[in-house]
Amino acid sequence: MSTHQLFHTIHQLSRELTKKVNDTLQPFGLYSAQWAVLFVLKTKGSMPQSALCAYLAVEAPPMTRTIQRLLKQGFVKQEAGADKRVKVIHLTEKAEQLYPEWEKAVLDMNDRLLTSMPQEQQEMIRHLLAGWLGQLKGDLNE
Amino acid sequence: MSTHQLFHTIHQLSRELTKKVNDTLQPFGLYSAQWAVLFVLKTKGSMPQSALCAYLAVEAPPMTRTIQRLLKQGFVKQEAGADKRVKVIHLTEKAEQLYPEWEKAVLDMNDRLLTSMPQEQQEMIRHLLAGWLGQLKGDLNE
DNA sequence: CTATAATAATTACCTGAGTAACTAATTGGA
DNA sequence: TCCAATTAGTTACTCAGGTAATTATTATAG
Repeated sequence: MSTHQLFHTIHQLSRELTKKVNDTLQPFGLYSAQWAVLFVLKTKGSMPQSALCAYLAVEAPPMTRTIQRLLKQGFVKQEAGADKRVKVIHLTEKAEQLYPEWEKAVLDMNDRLLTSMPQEQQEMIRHLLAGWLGQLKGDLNE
Repeated sequence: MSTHQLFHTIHQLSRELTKKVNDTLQPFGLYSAQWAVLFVLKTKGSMPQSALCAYLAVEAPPMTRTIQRLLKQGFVKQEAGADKRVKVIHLTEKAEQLYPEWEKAVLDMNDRLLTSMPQEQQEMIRHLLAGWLGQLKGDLNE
């Protein structure tokens, strides 16, 4: 019966966390969606836009917009692939230089938001939610 | 280190669940934000717009928009309070009549999304997330 | 080899939520 | 009492994400 409440809690938590990330990145002129892209490019390396979409589980149109903003800020550059449809996205030198600052801010924030939660509980939540999400997405093919 | 992943999972889960709710309510011409308002009005009774905001943890402007759409659809009516600033929101007869259908669709969906998760795990998640959320929101006053 | 199908990205338009600035009404303090 | 501060709601604008339709390119079936 209180399933409503569970959904509401997740939704609210998601909004709250996004707000915290935005607050944290505001001094750098970045928003959460942009940070997500920068983070993936840094940790996984350059990749086509479609791969970024797949990785972040976001549709193509929002990704186009996020990347265009990153282009305008000079944090990212596009390179045509062998396949002329593909645009491979790279971090720029500028982004590489600033990245450590951004990362530090985000990691500090993460710590602040999780200090009072035991490591083991974090692990538990991650495990439960990831499992549920996996099941939800598989649900589509039934 | 994989705190990034935890945040990402929550965000993704939230989007996935919203999508499911929207799919479920689409036949009735309703969206998730509207449903949330209708649900609160049905279960808690009529209340001022500000109370709806507080209850759903949403800022005033999005609430104004959601209510204006519900007004246009004839699912809700406004009544001036003794305090002339206040608009008390009520369900209409039309909404009362249709509500059971909406509720059934949503409850069936909830069941579908949670069948494979033991009751006890649901309880665990709800407890952990609600606790975390509470801490996050208290964080503001420090 | 050509016509059709699939894919990458974009454009246009929608819902959802947030902040800033504003209006109107109410409350409280000097 | 009256002016300042607070509160409820709205308007304007922004970010994040989604679907539908379109373009350009590549892959594939006949």
